[in-house]
Amino acid sequence: MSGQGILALSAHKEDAQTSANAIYESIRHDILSGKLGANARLKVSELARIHDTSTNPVREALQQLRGEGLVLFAPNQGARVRPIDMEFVRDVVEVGVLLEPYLLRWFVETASDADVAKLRGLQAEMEMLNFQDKPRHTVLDSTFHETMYARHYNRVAYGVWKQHREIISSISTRVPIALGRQKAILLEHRDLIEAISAQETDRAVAVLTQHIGDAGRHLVDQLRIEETLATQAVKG
Amino acid sequence: MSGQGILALSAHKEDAQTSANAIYESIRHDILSGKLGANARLKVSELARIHDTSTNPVREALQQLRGEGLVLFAPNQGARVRPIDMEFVRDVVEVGVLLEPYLLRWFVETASDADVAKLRGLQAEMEMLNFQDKPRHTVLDSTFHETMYARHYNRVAYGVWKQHREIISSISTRVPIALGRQKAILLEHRDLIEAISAQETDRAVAVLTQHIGDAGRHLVDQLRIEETLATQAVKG
DNA sequence: CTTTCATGAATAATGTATGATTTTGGTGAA
DNA sequence: TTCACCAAAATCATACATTATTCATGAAAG
Repeated sequence: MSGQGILALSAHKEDAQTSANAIYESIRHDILSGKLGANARLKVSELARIHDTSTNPVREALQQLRGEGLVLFAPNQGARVRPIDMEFVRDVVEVGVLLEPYLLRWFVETASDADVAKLRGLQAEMEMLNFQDKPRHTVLDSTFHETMYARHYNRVAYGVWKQHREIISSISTRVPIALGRQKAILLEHRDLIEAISAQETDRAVAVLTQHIGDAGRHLVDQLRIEETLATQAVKG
Repeated sequence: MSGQGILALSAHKEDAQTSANAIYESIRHDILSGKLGANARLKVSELARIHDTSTNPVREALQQLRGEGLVLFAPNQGARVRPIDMEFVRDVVEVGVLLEPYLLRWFVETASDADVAKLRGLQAEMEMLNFQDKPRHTVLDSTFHETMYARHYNRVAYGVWKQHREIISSISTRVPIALGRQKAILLEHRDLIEAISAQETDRAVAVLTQHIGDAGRHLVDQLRIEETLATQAVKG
């Protein structure tokens, strides 16, 4: 899936066809996975060497990422990885709190049995895993939400959400989930499925709002802890 | 101000410094102003000739616009202008309905006398103009909203709104405003300023929600009329 | 002695120019 | 209509010029 910025999400046929696209995907992955840390400098010549291409496709890939907001440019200084810090995550989460209930309403009113069954399946696997495999859990969790939103008529809203979700996911996989939160996640998902299944839109929205709000706050808290530890490590 | 996609809005020091940036601004403007119509093909060599540069900066500008979602790429077919049609505007408007109340709340709670005075000034000029100068009105209207949101702590939300607003503005300047809507706009703005001034957050939010919902629907209706006329012109 | 500051070479960004390769899209013949 | 062919254009590689930044070095100041 090639992210295309908030407005796009249309042309699906251009995945890694071109060299620039492959580089784009690669750099994007490295940023989201944390391999390229905050403010890491993205030297064109170096990236070209790594990907065994000329500098041209690299520069284009970086410009695309710039349009997407994942890298920042300073004149004559080239590109750097946009720092994904606490404030940033908080902001993304708060936008999600606005978007997801909106996206969910459409789903509740248009969901098929198969859709609900799919949610139950994902939920079952999450319960099975019980957070033993965090990356897998994160994928399942994202798929859970994606299942609900992917067919929404508002492609712009879906695009914004999707782009944000990929950032959130990338962070989720590398921070721990508190025990209390683990129980809550499974509970909230169960409630959500029930509400959807019963076609109780308002209740579903209420549950979801609670769910993503809590999840977001938990994520920010974990980042705060991470940051505190890092600061202490420097001082100590 | 150089738009940077949803997540950006950070580095402000890079306006048209580089050649690629100037081209980016230029193409972006031509798309938003309608000079480059829906699906218009963006040939690299042609754009390079027009801007009197090599093809390299052009390609980079296009990639940036791609990341922003304003142009679409098909492999080996180059770039085209993303069509800004009725559905798209509807989607953007609906996201605005979610974001603006959120952004407004912060403003109401942090606005200074100077802020309110500025709003009154903009409103006064709009009343004076009385829609005689549409481009000017659109600028004032955008500035009105921008004044309320620009300092919001959530840069992501502000960035999304801002990017969307530029699209909405570009369309607003070229469609007529119905007489009834003209009266309503001024009235709603007055109500909004009053509510803000009185620190009545919920009322302000209610007025704003009504305002942008109506404005959005009006815009979509105008586009529908435009489209209908275009279809009839073809048939007739 | 440490910090600050100037300096110049190495590094890198940006842009130009050109050509190779491949794909696309149209044109005319079978 | 189908298919071979060709011009146009996209994509990429390569090489190079220019400009700006970075960074290590060393001098000067505190």
